[in-house]
Parts: sequence; C-alpha cells; structure tokens
Amino acid sequence: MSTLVGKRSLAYAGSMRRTSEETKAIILTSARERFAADGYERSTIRAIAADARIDPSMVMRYYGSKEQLFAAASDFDLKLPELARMPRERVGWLLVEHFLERWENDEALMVLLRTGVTNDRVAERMRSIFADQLGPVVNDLEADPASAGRRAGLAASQILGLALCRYVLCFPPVVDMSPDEIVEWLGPTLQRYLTGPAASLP
Amino acid sequence: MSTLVGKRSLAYAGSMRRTSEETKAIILTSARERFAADGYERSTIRAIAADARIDPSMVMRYYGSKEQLFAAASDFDLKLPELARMPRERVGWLLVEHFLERWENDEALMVLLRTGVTNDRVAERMRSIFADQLGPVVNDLEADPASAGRRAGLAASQILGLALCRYVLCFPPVVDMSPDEIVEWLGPTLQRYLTGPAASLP
DNA sequence: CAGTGATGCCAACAGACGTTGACCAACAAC
DNA sequence: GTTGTTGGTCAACGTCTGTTGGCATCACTG
Repeated sequence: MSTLVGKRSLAYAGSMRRTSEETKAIILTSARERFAADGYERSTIRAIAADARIDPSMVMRYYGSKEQLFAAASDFDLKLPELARMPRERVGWLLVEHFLERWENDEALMVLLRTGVTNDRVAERMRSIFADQLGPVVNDLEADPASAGRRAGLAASQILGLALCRYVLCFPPVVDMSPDEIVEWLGPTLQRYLTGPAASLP
Repeated sequence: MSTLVGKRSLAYAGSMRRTSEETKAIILTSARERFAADGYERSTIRAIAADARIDPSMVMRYYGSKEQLFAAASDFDLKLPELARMPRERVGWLLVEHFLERWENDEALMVLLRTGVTNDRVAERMRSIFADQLGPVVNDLEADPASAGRRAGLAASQILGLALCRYVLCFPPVVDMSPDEIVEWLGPTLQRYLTGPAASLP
C-alpha cells in the first residue's frame, strides 16, 4: 500500500497507470451517484462501470459483488451533535438544521432512503443507524428511557418525511421552501417530540 | 359484460370456468400484494401469476404489459374528508386519524410509497395525487393560497414520514405505538402546519 | 352434430443481468 | 532479458426478465 502511494510521487507519475486504490475510489463515486439516483435494483454494474469508464469486471474484482459494492457505497455516519450539551430549548431547531445540512452534502443518505424502501437488508441498516446514532442522543436529553425510543422515532418520522418529500418525491412546495423556512416550521415540531410533555395516553 | 355475469347465475355455475372479469380481479389482487411488498422492479409478472395460480401469459392478455398492470394496481383515492366543514381547532387530529385508517386498509398507498421512491413516473403520480386531493382541502381552510401549498406540503411530509417509519422501514418504537398515541403526538403538529401562524421568514 | 368464441396453458423468443476466467500490457525486480 | 506482479480488456456463461404466438379445452349456438 505504501509503495503504491509512493509511485505517484516519483518523477514517472505522469506516464503511469492508475493505482488500484484510485480506481476503487472512482468506481465508488459512480456507484454512489447511480444508487442515489436509481436505487439498488435499477442500478446495474454495467452502468456504474460505464460511468466510471471502466470494464464491469473491474467492479467485481475490486468489490466482489454488487451487494458488497452497495455496502461500501452506503457506508456513512449521521455525525449527530451532542444535543445534551446545547441549550435545551433549541435542540429541535438545531436538529433540523443539522439534518438539512447533512442531506444536502452526503449522497449516502439518499442511497439509503431510495433503497431501504425496497430492500429489507437496507431497511435493517437504517433501523440500526437510527437506533444506534439518534437513539442515544435523544436518550441523553430525556430522563425516561421508555419514552426516549418513541421520541426518537417520532423525530425520525418528521425528518425522513421531509427528506422524502423534498429530495425524493420532489413535491414542489417543499422543494421551493428555503432551508431557513424549513427550520422555522419543523423546529417546533422536533422540539416538542424531543422535550415536550408525553402524550396523555398509555 | 352483462352476459358474462349472467352465466354465473345459471344452474351450470359450479361446473363453469372463470369469467375473464374474475380472473382479472384475481390477478389485480395478487399484483397489489406483490407490488406493495416488493416494489415495482422486484415484482415479476411470473411471481404475480404464480400467486394467482395463473399462467404469466394471462397477465399480459388482460393487462397488456407490466406497466399497465401496475397502473391498474396503484389506482386509488385518498378519500379525504372536507376539513373545512369540521371544527377548525381539531382538523390536525382528524387528518392524522383519517390517514392512519387509510394506510391500514388500502394497499395501493403502500404500493405507491414503495415504488414512487425509485420510479419517476410514480413519483409524478404521487405529486399529482397530493396536489389534487390534499391541496384543495387545505386550501379551503386557509385564506392565503400562497401559504396553502406549503402547509399541504408540510402536512404531507409528516404523514408520509410516519408511514415510512411505521409501515415500510418498521422502526420498532414507531411500530409499537398505538394509533391513539400516534394521533395524540402528530395531531398538534398537523394542526400547526394547517392552521398555525406562518413562519416568520419570507 | 359441427362450429365458434372465449379461457387457459405451454414453449419459446430476445434482451439484460451478475458473474467468471482467460488473455494483454505495462511496470518492477533481478 | 527474464520473470512476476499489477491494472485492464474481452468474450462468454447461465439465469432471469417481459413478452409473444400457437395449441388445447371447455361452454355455448346453430
């Protein structure tokens, strides 16, 4: 590995072939774009390879199978802030802001949303991502662990619903709203889901 | 058509073969189940036909193509109540209640959600369904037509997000909530989106 | 009885898919 | 120069897909 990187720094750099690591990265980029745009089933290895100007067999060589390629393309991190360390009365607004920024900048989230709807294994991935990453953050805000799960689920429903309408289904009024406006509308909702009084029913 | 129905009422009814209308209905039922469970791409005509205990070629004969079959299977009506004729301070809760009941009883909604995420033409169907059916109802509640579109979009984002988390992705905390509890949590949200003061930003 | 039309099944098509293995060409080491 | 390794190409495989046309079977009409 270190020798491969070394090659590029030599004088011959210009005339050399690509490193396998570079090719893998190129493939991964094309894969993410395809998966994000078309979902798992409609994205073909042939099409991904064509986008990357590479033979389909290279994709197999470097990633083993379509499913492993997908796993690599959909690997990501929500990068949630520690809400417990922020002003408690603003966490709803801050969370909306954070997710908006996240959706616009990480294609992997789109990949997961487009694919999790049809593929059970990806749905399982989304469940564990939200359970492992959103769950604890919400738990830190809330003394009662029983309601923390529900609060996180409710927050996820509004956040994912917005992403669905804005980035996937492209409902015009939702697409046209500015980020600030969305924060202003959804902030109170998330705030209540996270810190408001529990619903009066058992 | 009337002669076909007539046949079934004769004495020979038991020994007769199926009417084409009956077969079409059987196919449509199997198709709805498959599309709802697997989405468009992963649902094969062969599998649908097998579920219906019928030859795949019959599906083609009666519906022409997979796409026309899908169009027939995903045809449906939100059956929204006229919110304007109900107590204005309760419309949020009533709408959540209505949609919960709708999701549990009409598979076509699941078909649309599972498929709209990957298929552009279906996404367009969902856009027009919400624009034509939810839009006007919200518009009747709101004097300002400019904000009515946004309010409907926000409501759609929370409703579809809940359906996504509860019926498609199956987030455990969201699945475990009772309908009453969901109404109690989402009611205030929808109420604010529909009738609350506009966000302070332009 | 023969004949007609609808219902259903079978076999096959052409195309696309994921995947595989053999073969090239460029570089590095000796 | 020879050899080994690495990045890349090519052609093909077996399978599954939507779709088609021909053939059988039954109910009814004359």
